[in-house]
Amino acid sequence: MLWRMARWQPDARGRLEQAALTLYGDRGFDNTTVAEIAERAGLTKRTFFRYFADKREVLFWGAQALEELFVTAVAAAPESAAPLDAVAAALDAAATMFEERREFAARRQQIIAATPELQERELIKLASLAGAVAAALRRRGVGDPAAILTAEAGITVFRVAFERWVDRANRQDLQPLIHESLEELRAVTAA
Amino acid sequence: MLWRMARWQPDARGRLEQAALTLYGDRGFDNTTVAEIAERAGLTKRTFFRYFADKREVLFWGAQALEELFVTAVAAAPESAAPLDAVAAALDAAATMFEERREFAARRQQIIAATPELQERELIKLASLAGAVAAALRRRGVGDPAAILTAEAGITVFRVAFERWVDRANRQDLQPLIHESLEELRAVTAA
DNA sequence: CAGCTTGATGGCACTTGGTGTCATCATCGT
DNA sequence: ACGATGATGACACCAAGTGCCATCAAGCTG
Repeated sequence: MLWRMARWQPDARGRLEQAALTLYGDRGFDNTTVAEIAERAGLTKRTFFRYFADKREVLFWGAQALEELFVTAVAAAPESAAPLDAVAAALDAAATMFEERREFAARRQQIIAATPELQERELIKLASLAGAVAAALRRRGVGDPAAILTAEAGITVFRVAFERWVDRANRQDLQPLIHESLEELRAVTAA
Repeated sequence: MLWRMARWQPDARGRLEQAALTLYGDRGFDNTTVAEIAERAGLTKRTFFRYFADKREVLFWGAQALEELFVTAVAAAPESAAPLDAVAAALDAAATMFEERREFAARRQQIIAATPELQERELIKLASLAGAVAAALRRRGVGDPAAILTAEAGITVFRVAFERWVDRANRQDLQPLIHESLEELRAVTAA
């Protein structure tokens, strides 16, 4: 029941995430131990590893939601849309989502940028995302390797735009950056 | 002197690499300890870590040579060549290099494909490669983000072709696969 | 030749990430 | 009232990776 004192503080996962974000940001990923994160969250190391597969995953467990967002958007694109346009629609959807979380996204990205280990994890999440998008394209009747190439190109466009969005002094919106990046890609690959 | 008994067996690095490749292949990356690799090479764990930064790096220390190959080829492309064509020339050079090491490349790739940890390392090496290619393009006067997008697209084309080359029952040459993949990308991004 | 320096290696202790296993104990359903 | 459930703690343990010093043959120097 809600009115009753819970045996444990609620939202252990969220507390661990917050603690990790703070400590990684303040003292760096390498100079933070899992035991410290857990202690700050009022829990133990063992419990940390029940919520997150490893020390890095605490920054990436939201990736699955992003994947679903992409896949849904690709599937929802009008049947007449070309593969790359379906992906572009997904990028727009993601842009909206990130605009709402700019502060968090920037903090997180700064931590990742400072740590090769975290970059590795980021890259494999992006690869997984590209794979999911490619699968969504195949469900639209796109063949291989077009599906893979389109998905990869789309993710690259997103990554390039995202980087500029995060570490840009002049606050520019993500969506126009994505469109710019996409047009650049089209220009570059024009035979 | 060459005729004199060396104090230590020569080519410690090569022995470690061989031992690692065998053990990773036979029992899997996760079921192999660094101590076992070192023992098989007639060395100790401590020495392994003097040659390789970590347990994964033993499979990737050749990446720097590949990077140099790419950069050299991009720089050597005729001045008149479009950015994507300069990258395509580099892909051809790499194709030749891999054709000569098909056996090794396939073995190595199979190990990587079986282990997420190794895939992460592979991805960051490819990202580094893309970064180096982008820098080489900038030296040719290509601006950003065109340089980045072209480089990333080129690496993606290579990756797609490479995957097909490795796990393909019918032995197909790498170079034509790359050309196919490149044309697919062009088709997909055609506005 | 004697002694000094160099460089690859071994040995060892130590920290930390990550896991297996069992104990604890409030809550919930029967 | 009682047993099942589920989140957590406690503890031992393994393996990755590092810092530090010891060793000892090869080569250099006087």
